[in-house]
Amino acid sequence: MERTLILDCNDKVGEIVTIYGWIQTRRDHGKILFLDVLDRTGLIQVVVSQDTHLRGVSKVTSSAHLGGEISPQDVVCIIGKVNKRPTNLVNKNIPTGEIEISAESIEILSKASELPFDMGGPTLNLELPTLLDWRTLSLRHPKIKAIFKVQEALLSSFRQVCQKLGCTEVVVPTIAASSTEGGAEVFRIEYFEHKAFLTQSPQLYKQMLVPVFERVFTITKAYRAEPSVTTRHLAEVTQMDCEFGFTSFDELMDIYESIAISMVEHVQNSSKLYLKEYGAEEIVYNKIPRLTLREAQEVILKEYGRDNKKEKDLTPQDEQDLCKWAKKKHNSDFITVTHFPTAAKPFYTMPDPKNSEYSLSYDLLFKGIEILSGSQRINDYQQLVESIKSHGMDPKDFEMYLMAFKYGMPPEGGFSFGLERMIMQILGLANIREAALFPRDMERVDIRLNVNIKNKK
RNA sequence: GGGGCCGUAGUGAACCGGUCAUCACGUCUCCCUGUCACGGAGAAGAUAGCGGGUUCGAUUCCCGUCGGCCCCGCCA
Repeated sequence: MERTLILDCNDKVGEIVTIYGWIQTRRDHGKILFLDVLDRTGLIQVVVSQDTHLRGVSKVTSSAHLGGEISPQDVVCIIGKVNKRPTNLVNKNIPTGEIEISAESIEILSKASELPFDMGGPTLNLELPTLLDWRTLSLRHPKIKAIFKVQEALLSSFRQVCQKLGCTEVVVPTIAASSTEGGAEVFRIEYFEHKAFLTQSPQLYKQMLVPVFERVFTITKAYRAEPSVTTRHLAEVTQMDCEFGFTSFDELMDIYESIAISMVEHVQNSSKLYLKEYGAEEIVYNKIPRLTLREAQEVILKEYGRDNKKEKDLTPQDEQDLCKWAKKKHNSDFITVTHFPTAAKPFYTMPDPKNSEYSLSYDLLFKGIEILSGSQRINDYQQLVESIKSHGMDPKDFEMYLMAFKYGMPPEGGFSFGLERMIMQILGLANIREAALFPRDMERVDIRLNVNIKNKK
């Protein structure tokens, strides 16, 4: 018989259906047994009675009456009749709460071993290392899975908005011949007989593609070998990058602010249930305030009493306080900070023509941390060569990159959203590692690097 | 790199200078036809991360070590 998806059972009352999925929980009442069965569309209650046939069950223990062999995470095929529940037994908390399946037969297609922790509850109450040590299992939990449904919503809305803006989606290399951009530490890799590097961002490639497509976007991995052990840093991050030709500094800010708002809007509309599971507050986004770094630091001094006016960047505490201030004063969960010191920015950042000490750069802060950064770029070939030199690098290492500028590069700029950080902030996750399916950090590449956990059960 | 905190059954937690090391979930056995994180009765499961010290006595206090979490720094 054809498979019926669990959520579709709502339209099949009175019919015999075949569902496939995983056992989430079992509630045994002796002569009646309830199973919660989960597939990709949702959860449904299956009622097992004495008339239910069990197939693929190796033994029936004396004690085990109904479905004694069935345990959490078993993969099952269940044939049964969809019944409307009596009104007093309706469960309003689930989308299939008005129906249930009366099982005629249950077949175990794949038996699950005993679980290392209880997965039946509404939340997985695990320490982060345990959560990650058992990643393929913990990801199955509906609440954990929800994180990545939100991720999917963000990715697809980003893609959609960029397409509307006339951007061409591109895929760029993550292996580069030189550690070009300076700044962050890079991963060196063996490349045949040579040394190569994992890219810290798609930056240079997306710029090279501006004279080709004018507007491009890419969703890609970026690698940072910073020895940063914090709740908001990963060694491998997912970036959502855009680069636009024929734009101005102000226009760029208009664009990314509108993209950010579209993404948030989309997530709030499409992922209501997931957001609710996390108790995520509604995101507010009126007109997003824009401050220069120095203005922002002025706010920090006035409102929070910390004098960081000589710093080249905001501190993590500054970012948090500034966001609080933006919410209070401007009713916005976003705030843009502009004009970071030119000296603190990469070589391709355009200095402000009015005061070259500061640059035409911007960061977008969201609920306490930076989720985007970018700038107007230097598009003049000579100026770019000079900038590379003044950053202590050799233009020869940028031959292909510079070629793009030598032969006609329009005024251009771009920005990059950090996917994991956005997810973390939207859902209020405590640690960015929760926002990555398989997070890489200094101490972990799937398994912990320092420890032999093979002996684990 | 600097600082703070933590390490107790499979999981999550509690307690304590002398106990039989406690509880919840999970597991196992039994009871239960309406639960939905079902309920009830019982059982198994921990040489308290490891090493050393203090003490009559250490899981508890101290030191080291390994591991973890958090903050700062670093960080497009």
